[in-house]
Amino acid sequence: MILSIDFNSDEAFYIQLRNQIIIGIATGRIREGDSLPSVRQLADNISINMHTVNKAYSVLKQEGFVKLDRRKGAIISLDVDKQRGLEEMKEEIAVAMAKGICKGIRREEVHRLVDEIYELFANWEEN
Amino acid sequence: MILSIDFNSDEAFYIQLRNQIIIGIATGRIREGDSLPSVRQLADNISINMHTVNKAYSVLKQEGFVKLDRRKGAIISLDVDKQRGLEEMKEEIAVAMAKGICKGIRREEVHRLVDEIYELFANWEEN
Amino acid sequence: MILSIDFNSDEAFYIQLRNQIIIGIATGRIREGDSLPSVRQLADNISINMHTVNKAYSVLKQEGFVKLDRRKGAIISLDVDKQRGLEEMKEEIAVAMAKGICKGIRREEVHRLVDEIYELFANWEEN
Amino acid sequence: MILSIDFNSDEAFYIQLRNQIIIGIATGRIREGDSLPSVRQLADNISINMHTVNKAYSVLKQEGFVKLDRRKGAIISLDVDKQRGLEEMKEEIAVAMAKGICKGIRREEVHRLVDEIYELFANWEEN
DNA sequence: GTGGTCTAGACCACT
DNA sequence: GTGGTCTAGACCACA
Repeated sequence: MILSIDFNSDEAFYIQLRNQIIIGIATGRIREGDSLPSVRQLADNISINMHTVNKAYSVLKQEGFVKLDRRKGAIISLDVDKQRGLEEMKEEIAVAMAKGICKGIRREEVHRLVDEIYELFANWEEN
Repeated sequence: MILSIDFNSDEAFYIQLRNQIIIGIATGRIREGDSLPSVRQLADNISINMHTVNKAYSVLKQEGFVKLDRRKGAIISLDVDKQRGLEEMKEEIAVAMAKGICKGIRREEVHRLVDEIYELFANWEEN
Repeated sequence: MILSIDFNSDEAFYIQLRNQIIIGIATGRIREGDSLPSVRQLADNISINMHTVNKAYSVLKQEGFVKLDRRKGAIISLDVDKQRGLEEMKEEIAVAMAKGICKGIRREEVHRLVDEIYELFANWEEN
Repeated sequence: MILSIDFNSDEAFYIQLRNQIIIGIATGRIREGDSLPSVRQLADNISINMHTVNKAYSVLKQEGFVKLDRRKGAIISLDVDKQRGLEEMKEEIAVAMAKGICKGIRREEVHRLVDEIYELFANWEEN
């Protein structure tokens, strides 16, 4: 799986990494037990600072997606707390939906969008 | 409608304002043509700096939610570009959904959540 | 000829008025010797402040488009200084053209645009 | 390339900067991928406030001329939307042309002026 | 009284 | 060291 940085994005590099890894897990390209590249290796690969990669991994640990191991590096390990997940998701999509409502997007269209994203993740091809 | 700042949140003040106003529009508490308080007035009310309110208004203008009127301050005026709205929404909820999938949240649960938020907005009571 | 204000525009009201009157002259809807509405009348018509109309007229006088007469109000009277006109125009369109060049617009396209605007002015229909 | 402020001009400092940078791009003195000085550095150089430079850069970003890069500051990156560029240019030069018509400037003279500006940009020498 | 612009100085997150 | 955010206080153009 390819991780890469958009240096022009407004999003912090460590957030970009975090997001890509989460999407990698959601699309099945990375699985429980898989290990992420070492901090140093990944940093070199994508030409960013070691500390930035480190921060991305720390956030992923904090959010319950990986476990950090001194010898084996970062290992995907999902800490599933569905209830908390639902609450977080609610907060995260509420503003986006409010924006959508203002723009005239209707409920069915949001449902369609959700399905669309699900399909996208299910049939992910490296793009 | 009450606008307020959570001084402990890690979200920027101007983003908090922006979000509240967007939700205000989505829930029908603010309507097309209504005017927002003047930057100075609102700043005084919620005890933040004028320029911060100004930034919130500028962002809302930029995103097509208000127009700035020389006489009456900021006026709600929706620039509806549904197609663009859908694209933005897709980006904004994709990561949240990926997170959810990792946490074992299933498609129907997301749909349920969407409905829940819709109901929340539709039957909003000042809370 | 209809003068009107876009209250949402970023452009100052008096500039909007000035522009409309200049275009009115360029399109032949207002002619040398015609008189503009009285400050008070126009202000009432379009619901803006008298002082704002006054400012528009002053600018037009300053730029050599009207003469102000205490009894007859503002009379179109062109003070033609072609050389100065060319210099001003050069300054005014230089930045716009630089912008265009950055956006990949080519010389012939600018010429075409100039012709297009000329035709527009020549065959103006109240729109 | 030299950026400088005319402290006597009635144009806002940030607009002056914006214009100079756009002309810099149009004349080829700044190229895609080049980076602009950091906001602090430029502000010091030309003795204006950091925030004013920042505003200039934000406007340039908004208008699709630069991207802001966390590591290298502002990078020239042209977001070419020719159609939109043409529309904007039309608006921007229409009033200037109307003024010219009132002053007796004829179509061929405008064309000549356009060519003149093109030559000026093409053979730009620091002046 | 309104927003627009500019200055000054501060803290923080990210790199 | 970089931009992002916030505060504070000032002047001006516009309405």
